[in-house]
Amino acid sequence: MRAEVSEVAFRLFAEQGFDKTTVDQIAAEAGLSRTTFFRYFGTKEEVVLGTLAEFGHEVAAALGARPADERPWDSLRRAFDMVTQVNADEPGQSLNVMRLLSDACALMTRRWEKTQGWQSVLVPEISRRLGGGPEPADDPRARALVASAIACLDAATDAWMASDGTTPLSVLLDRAMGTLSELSEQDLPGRPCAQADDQGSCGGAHASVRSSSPSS
Amino acid sequence: MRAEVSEVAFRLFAEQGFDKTTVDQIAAEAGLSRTTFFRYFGTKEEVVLGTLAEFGHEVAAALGARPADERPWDSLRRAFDMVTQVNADEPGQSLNVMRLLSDACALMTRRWEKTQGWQSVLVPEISRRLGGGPEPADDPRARALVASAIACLDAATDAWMASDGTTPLSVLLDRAMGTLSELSEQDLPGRPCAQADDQGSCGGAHASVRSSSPSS
DNA sequence: CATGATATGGGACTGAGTACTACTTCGCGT
DNA sequence: ACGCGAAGTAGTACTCAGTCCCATATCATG
Repeated sequence: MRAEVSEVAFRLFAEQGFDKTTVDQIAAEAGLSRTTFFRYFGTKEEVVLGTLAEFGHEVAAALGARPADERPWDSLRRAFDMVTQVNADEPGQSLNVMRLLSDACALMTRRWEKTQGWQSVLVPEISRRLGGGPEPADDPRARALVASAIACLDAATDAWMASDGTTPLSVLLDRAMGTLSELSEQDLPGRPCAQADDQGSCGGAHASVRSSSPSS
Repeated sequence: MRAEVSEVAFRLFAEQGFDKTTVDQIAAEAGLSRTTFFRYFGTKEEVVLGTLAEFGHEVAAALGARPADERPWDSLRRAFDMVTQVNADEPGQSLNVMRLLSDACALMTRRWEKTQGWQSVLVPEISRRLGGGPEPADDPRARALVASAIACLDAATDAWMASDGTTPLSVLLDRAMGTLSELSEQDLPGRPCAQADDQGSCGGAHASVRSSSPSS
């Protein structure tokens, strides 16, 4: 049922873009009312991200199944195998979802919300492995570890998309997470510093002041 | 001018919460029209996050000023000194903004958008230091590094807020980023694995299906 | 067949954000 | 001083997401 609606929605999103597609349109095409649509999907974004949500629990389960004496970072990497597996199995579909994600700003932020959900599920386990009790709340270590791992996953995913899925996600993820685990050994080719240039990301879409500078 | 409106808005947010405060209300109290409000602030969230935006460039500048032979991770840490400094200088105000941020889900996602902006500004510099040209696009290393550093900053910030600002942010940030740079040395007290428990985060607010399971 | 629970639809409402159209005010050149 | 254009501002109407409430249909059980 949800699947049916999703299918219709994805088609429409692909045809006209996420923002240009209204909920009414989806509901009409899928043969249900606006109201009913919102009973199934809390938000429009949920249609796209619905599947990603439960994934967090699967990753958490995979993490919990890792040997207790493994380094947390490695455990996280292995828990992510679940994700790389899916990408490897269905590259086409994954790529479509990814492209859709980068299309609409709103989707990106929702994606972030999902990963926040992942965090809250993974942090307790890492915190436990890291030593003490569940979590001292003012100890940022577990969160730092988990959030960084997810950040690596995101970076790898984006690179994967940028390469049109040619390089396996698992390889890119190894490279991303490996960079972090080699921090202390790292020594690099010296280079002069230079200016950083700006490129307005999704978040910069809204200019603070439209025309010119307002007088006080 | 923007400052005046911000002041009014912050007061209202503090009194009634972010979501319960409408733009009309802010505009009315600040003595300007809805239209004009949106000329100054593209969105309601912008009122809160306006200052955070430019911060990215300052951090990027600080990063660019670091010696070229410094390890990227350390450079990032030092670039963040700018942030910890502000928190140390005006703990009260920072704490207020933080609390506001965690109040409203919408604000959290916008905050994320801002950090996305930071990324796009910091990545080129790190990519440059990491070796080759500006960025090969399918190389996730620079992004992984920057995103992880920001993730550490976020983790530290949350811990700082959780501790009511008692522990200096710089200390927490050292702890967070230090955890990552000691990954390869890390060895931990063995412990049995256990079940991970779920706690619905902000993103989980929208249930996919309200009542029970719909029949197909 | 009656009854109650659940799924659905309709319609009204709020609130953010956009677009367009006036009105004002200020500065400038003649 | 007068007209004139530019810029800031307000008013208004609109779209769309999301919520709420109520009416109706469907289906199971007694």
